[in-house]
Amino acid sequence: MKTLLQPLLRKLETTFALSNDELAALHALPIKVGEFAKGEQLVGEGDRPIHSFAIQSGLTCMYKNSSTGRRQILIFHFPGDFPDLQSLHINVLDMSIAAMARTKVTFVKHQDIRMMYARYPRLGEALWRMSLVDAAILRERMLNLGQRKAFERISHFFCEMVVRSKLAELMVDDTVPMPLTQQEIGDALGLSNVHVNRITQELKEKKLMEVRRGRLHVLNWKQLRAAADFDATYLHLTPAQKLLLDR
Amino acid sequence: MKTLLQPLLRKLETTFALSNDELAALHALPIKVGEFAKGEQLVGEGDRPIHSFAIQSGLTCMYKNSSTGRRQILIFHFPGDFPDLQSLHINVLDMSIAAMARTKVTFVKHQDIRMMYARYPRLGEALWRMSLVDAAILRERMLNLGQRKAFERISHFFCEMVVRSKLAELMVDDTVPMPLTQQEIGDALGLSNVHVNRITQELKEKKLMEVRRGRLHVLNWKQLRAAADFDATYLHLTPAQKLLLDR
DNA sequence: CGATCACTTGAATAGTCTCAAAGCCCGTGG
DNA sequence: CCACGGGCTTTGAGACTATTCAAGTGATCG
Repeated sequence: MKTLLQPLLRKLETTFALSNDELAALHALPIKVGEFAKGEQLVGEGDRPIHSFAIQSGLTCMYKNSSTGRRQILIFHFPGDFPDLQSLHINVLDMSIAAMARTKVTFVKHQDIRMMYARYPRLGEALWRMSLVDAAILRERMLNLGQRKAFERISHFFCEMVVRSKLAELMVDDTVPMPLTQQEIGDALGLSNVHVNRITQELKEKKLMEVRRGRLHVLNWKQLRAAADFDATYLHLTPAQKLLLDR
Repeated sequence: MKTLLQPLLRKLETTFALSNDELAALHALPIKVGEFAKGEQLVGEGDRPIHSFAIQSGLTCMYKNSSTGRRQILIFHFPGDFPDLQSLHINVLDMSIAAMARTKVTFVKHQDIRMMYARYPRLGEALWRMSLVDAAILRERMLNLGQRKAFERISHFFCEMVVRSKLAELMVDDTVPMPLTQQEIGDALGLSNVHVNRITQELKEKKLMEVRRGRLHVLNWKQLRAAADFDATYLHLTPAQKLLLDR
């Protein structure tokens, strides 16, 4: 039971130390577990959810469709993230969330979250802060989308995936999980799958990184970052997390 | 004094009725007035502000620069908006905000905002909600940026400007203020000024809209919306506001 | 009235997309 | 263990969208 919110608790504790009471309140939250296969939708545009959910394992994406059937993936969420916080305060969803790999989540009723932070306001602020960091990620991705050429754009995307995977403790030997198809990466970057393919090959030729058997292998982190114009400020890491990254 | 927060109060009251106590708390906020000329920066990347500010009149933009000196405008803010709420909970700014026209703002110390919503939690939720709606706007703009061709992209942009201007009570006779240069519109849409120019002419030829003497004239709202694939859901309007739009 | 800034126009070029076909990988069932 | 099938990746060619550069026009302001 206790372990179900583990990734979320770890994430919360990186920004501030939780008191025993606050920890107890979090553990006391009634939760429900859900498991989703790759491609399954968790919530959709137009829904009025009464739950939010934290990711326990796996990967989800938030996306929107244009009326012409094109899909823009807005942001990915890792274990410890709380993708759908906005539905706490906005009734109708304007986007959808789907699993990009086998994913386990823990559902928490809005009502229970509200009661929790009415009692412990700092927890409310922590959640608010999480939603603000998500917005910061959206902003950086918007800069990426609007101003960078495909090569830097894709490099930047992979940099973000590497860093956020590392923060979620998913990095092993300079590799992180990469369950996405090139089509999906294209949907996230506003590029065609064909173009993603070509640039990805270029990254491999230049020995910056490569994708093999569902994992992204970082071959030259320094150069990859440089190629991407990647500066992690927008992720709003703690000093400890920043240190972790350089290793 | 009372009138300085007027546009903000009006906006807050559209989402829920404020009690007398809450209103009093808002009016009791110590504020400081600021005025900025077009082009002036209000806050910048790397700053650690101790204030946030509400817009009283004018127009601001939030933007980020890439290391190659290109600028992406992320979102514009109108009277009643609270552009820099994120600095309440995230110390270091990852973006900048500048005035896009002569703009008056009212500064409020973070400390005072925190004290206010500690006492009146609903006001905190209202602010939280405002930051979530901003995130929703970012998401729609991201769909625009990533998936739509220049023609729809620009149409969509103008639709958003028209609707949000109308909500801020700036619409007069099917026109809204348009202080932006084509270069600035390009920075917001990831397009060159030249291309913006060409498409804008096309919109004019097709009699959908035109820009004259600092104002955007809507010539055919229905067709403009259709061309833009514009659906205002993402703005999370109240029923009353939706009604307003159709007139 | 001159200077400045924004808008307009044209031509050449660069970047990315679409379409279509072929190759590869992996899981499945025989 | 092998053959098969489906989905993903790879490759090539041609078309299209948007960019850049550069020059010219128009409007506004002191």
